[in-house]
Amino acid sequence: MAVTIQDVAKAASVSVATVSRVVNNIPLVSEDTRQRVLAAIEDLGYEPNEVARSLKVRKTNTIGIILDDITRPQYTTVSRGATDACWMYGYNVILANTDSDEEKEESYLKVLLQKQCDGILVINRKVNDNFAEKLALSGIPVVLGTISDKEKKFTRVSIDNVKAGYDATKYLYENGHTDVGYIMASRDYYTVCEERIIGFNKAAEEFGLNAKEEWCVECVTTKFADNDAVEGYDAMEQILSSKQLPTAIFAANDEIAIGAIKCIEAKGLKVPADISVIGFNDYWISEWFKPQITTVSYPMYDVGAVCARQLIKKISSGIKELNADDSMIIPHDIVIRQSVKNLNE
Amino acid sequence: MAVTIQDVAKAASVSVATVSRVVNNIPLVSEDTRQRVLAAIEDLGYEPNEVARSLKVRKTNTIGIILDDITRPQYTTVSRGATDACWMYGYNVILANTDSDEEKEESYLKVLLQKQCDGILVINRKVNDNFAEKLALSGIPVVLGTISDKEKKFTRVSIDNVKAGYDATKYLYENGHTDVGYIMASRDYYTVCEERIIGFNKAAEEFGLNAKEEWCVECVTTKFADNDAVEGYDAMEQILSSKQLPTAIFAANDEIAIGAIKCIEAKGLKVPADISVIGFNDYWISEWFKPQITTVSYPMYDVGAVCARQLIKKISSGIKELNADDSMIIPHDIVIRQSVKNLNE
DNA sequence: ATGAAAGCGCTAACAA
DNA sequence: TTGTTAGCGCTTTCAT
Repeated sequence: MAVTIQDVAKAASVSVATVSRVVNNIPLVSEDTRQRVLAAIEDLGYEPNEVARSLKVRKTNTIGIILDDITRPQYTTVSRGATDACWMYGYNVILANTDSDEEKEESYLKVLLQKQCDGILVINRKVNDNFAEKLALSGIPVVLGTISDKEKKFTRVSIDNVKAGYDATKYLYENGHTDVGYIMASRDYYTVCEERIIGFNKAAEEFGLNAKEEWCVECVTTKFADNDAVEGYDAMEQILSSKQLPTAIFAANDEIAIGAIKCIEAKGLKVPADISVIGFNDYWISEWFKPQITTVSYPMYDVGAVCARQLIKKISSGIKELNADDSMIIPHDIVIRQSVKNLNE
Repeated sequence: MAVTIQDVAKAASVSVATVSRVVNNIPLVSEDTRQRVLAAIEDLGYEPNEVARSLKVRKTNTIGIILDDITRPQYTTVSRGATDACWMYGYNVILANTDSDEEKEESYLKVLLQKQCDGILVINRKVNDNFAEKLALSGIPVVLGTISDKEKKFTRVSIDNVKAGYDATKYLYENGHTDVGYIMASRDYYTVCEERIIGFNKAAEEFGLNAKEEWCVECVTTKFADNDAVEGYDAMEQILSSKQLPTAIFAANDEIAIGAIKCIEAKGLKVPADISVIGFNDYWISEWFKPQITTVSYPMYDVGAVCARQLIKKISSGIKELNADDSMIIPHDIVIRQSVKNLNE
């Protein structure tokens, strides 16, 4: 049987109220009794029961993180940033992997709510209308990390994916590429990819790029694939089957880029000599891959940390209403490596 | 204000006990009242408060996972397996990243205990004596995933790292390699690497391999490195500076292998033509890397799932004593790809 | 400065 | 079959 506040009170010959006061550092205790209580605590090895405390104060200091799959490098780093920030502020995190399965999303959310989480962080690839409504109805603070909701109901922390897609494409243009295409993940699962392609299209139009329809392909995402490399490979194969070939491809993430590069090389072509590829996310392997992959990077760890901070801010301020005003954009960057050839030289 | 069991009782004109009975599916309720209660629950949108329940029944259905860094591919997959299994059995998981920092380990453990976790899963690279003692003292079930404790106090779920190291080395030998070396991560951080090298040494002795001291290097692990590739690179550089060169290197994990291969190529040598490299873990990129990396694989997801299952079994059986009898060994495998040359052909 | 006591929302004897 | 009630371990008013 664990030792309780009662035991400590008895041992120190004080009331439980006093013990509670010293445990919670409430000043109105004489130095004398404080020491006695501290001694008793030390003595008995007392540790406060957080669930009793939570019940009483109606606060658990726990937040739920709902995400697709912690195994994906993008999410794993964001989660790490979020978790670290949470612990820093005295919050624990309960992790829920949903694999974008609507049923899981709902049931996990329900459990998180029953556990009286103080707030919820969603790092899914997508939040559909149904889930968005459930989230809104939950009555606790919610922030979205890396994803967007079309109605801008929620606080969101992310990079500017449209601009990032635009920047990547612009970089291709600046390097002399005008025949360009893209490979994106299935828009059913990745809202952000969709945004990146909006940026691509914007740049294509602005710079008068020739982005033939057959060079622009959307992957058929296998829901539970470990990574997108296979899909990138297949998509590239499709692109390479067109009569005329683009000089550069914008891959919506680095795994897709890796698959695409493999495919290009399998057909006896070279990257970047024959076809250039630009990736997205700056996954660590991109630096070690051959060729080293030029990509768009952004501080995922920071995105996670900022998410958590915004969520905790909401929790402590006691504001329950949904509000997207405190959304934040985290800056991104192009990291130039070897997979894009400069056609101007 | 959230709706409570009281509200439901009132709405259905029954006692809270009856509501509790229908919520918990306790049969002794007439179909009639059950329906009335169910209707009231539906009506008010009642969700049971798990923290009140936990306080009463002294069980939280929550387990804590203590691990170094969820960001590491090995751990991330193990965690995923563990988390999935937990949810399947109705348990939530609180995640604690420690970066092998002893202070964090202790304070996170304390918090997990205060939160009244029903059990603890440790997937650290190492558990030192001090932490092991704290764990043992916690009084709740503990299982270790992928790591070993020398005194075999804890239940452990893992592959047989010694045998795996032996098998990898034997594979090198079978392919005609007798001049071999290894690169291992710092033994200060990775207990498993140490075990793998024990296997290497065993094989080296058994097959009479020539494993020169200067070909066997232990990385100087930078505590918070994203990955071990840099260390693998540096270690290989050191090996390549020896007068005579080995024909094959056993890398203690795939990231190290990637770094080593990069280094070999940077010196103008080829893998596997000049030097063979065998990795460990079968990280997905190994299949996409050039050359594709021959490696030792094991089902990390399953290790995690089995960990969780063993832990939950302990929890439900109510056995608090430490006991390593239910430890489990998960089989491993050599996956043959292109980074090891067959010298016999 | 300290203590008594009510009560957070729930479960589980025990009674009826 | 249903209700009453005593806690689970803690915080927090309100007295003293």
